[in-house]
Amino acid sequence: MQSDIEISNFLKSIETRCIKTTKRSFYKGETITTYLEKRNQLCILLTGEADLIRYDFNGNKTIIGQFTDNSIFGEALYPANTNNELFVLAKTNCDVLFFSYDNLWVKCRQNCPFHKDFSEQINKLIISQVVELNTRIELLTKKNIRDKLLSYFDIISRNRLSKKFTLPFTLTDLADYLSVDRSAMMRELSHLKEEGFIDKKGKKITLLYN
Amino acid sequence: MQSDIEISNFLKSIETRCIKTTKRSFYKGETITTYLEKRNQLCILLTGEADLIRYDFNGNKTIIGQFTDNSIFGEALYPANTNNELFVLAKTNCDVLFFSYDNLWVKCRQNCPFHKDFSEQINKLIISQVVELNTRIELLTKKNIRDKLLSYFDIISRNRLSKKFTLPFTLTDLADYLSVDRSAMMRELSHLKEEGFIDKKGKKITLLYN
DNA sequence: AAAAATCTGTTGCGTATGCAACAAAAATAT
DNA sequence: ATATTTTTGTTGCATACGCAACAGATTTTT
Repeated sequence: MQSDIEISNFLKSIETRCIKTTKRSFYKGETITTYLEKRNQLCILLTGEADLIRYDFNGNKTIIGQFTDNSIFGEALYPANTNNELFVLAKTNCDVLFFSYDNLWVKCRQNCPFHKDFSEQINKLIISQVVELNTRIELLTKKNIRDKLLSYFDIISRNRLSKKFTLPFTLTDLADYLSVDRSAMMRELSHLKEEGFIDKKGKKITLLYN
Repeated sequence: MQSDIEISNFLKSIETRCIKTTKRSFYKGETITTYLEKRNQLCILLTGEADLIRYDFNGNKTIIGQFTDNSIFGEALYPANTNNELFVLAKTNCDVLFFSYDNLWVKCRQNCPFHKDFSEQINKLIISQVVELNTRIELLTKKNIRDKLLSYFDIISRNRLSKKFTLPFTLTDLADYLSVDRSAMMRELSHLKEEGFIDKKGKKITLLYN
């Protein structure tokens, strides 16, 4: 958190020096990348929002990841050999930085400080991605929708230092993030409201317990 | 995969040079670490198996992570501010390497090559951890037990290059890994067998479809 | 070799949740 | 300003799944 701005500025200032990177802009709805035989590709979302979509063997569509500013993604961070189709879809207009995983380890000619900084910043990004993934796993391992919601609200509430907050994405997206049926989630939200645990107006939530 | 042995050898050869690390052995059943105000701690499991356990506010116990050789874990990779108690429990006798997150970024006196190697190896470990977490999220986001099982079997089968394999851990642990009720999972396994999708004798599974 | 602990396999029960479908509200595009 | 798309909110239905409980097999400890 403390270094978010630092990283953000660094990434935006990247020019192609010893490290070969590509910047590209995408319009809403475009496919940013597919996870298919680009085993070394890493991508950083500089601006915008994007979803990692899975179509499984039955043809079911699921959002398995949601990316925003400074999210790092790419096939290099995914298991090889799945029989799912995975691709990243721009949910809004996006700027994306592409580069190869190998850049992180290759030693450039004179051990230039830029290269070193680059690796360091990317590694910090990867670590914050690990934290993000662990957060989600914590939620996904809860056995019922109520616990998933309450745990999620707890996290938001602690981040914002307030019992009152607005959800950072739509309820539809929240259902995907928690991997539950949207209507079932809405029902559970109603119950939580009825039982006096929360107050809710659209995406504005207030926690009413201790 | 290709560098597993390389990393393993490197880790085992670590002595305290410019980087302050601690090695410690634990007996089965001992607590390796708690996730509580050790925000900079990173741990690597050199040998053995360990579980990351959560006791939530209701007192429910859940295994939210399972670690084996070369797994990296520690509070530094977890969100701060959860109201859960988290700790890592040795499931067998374990050897663990402890060090501080800061070591990865601090530049040592003369940019010694060892320090550089160390950071590089740890970063590779972290990336393989990301792959591992993404794998699990893929499974956890499946909507029903059947799909979770089939996807999991698919992964194992592809890794082993065979339709016939033995599960790498107990069925009890598998249920935890997939975050489903064990008896419900057993029931689903029976159905898969009845319906001719799989053959199963204890932990030996054979996939019977294409 | 005996005792203790853990794991496997099965079943009955109740309910939480996925699914389908629809109308109203809100947001976005034209 | 109007049309179109997306999101929100609700409901009925069927069933998949969590939970509890237990016996037998297997593994680990002593």
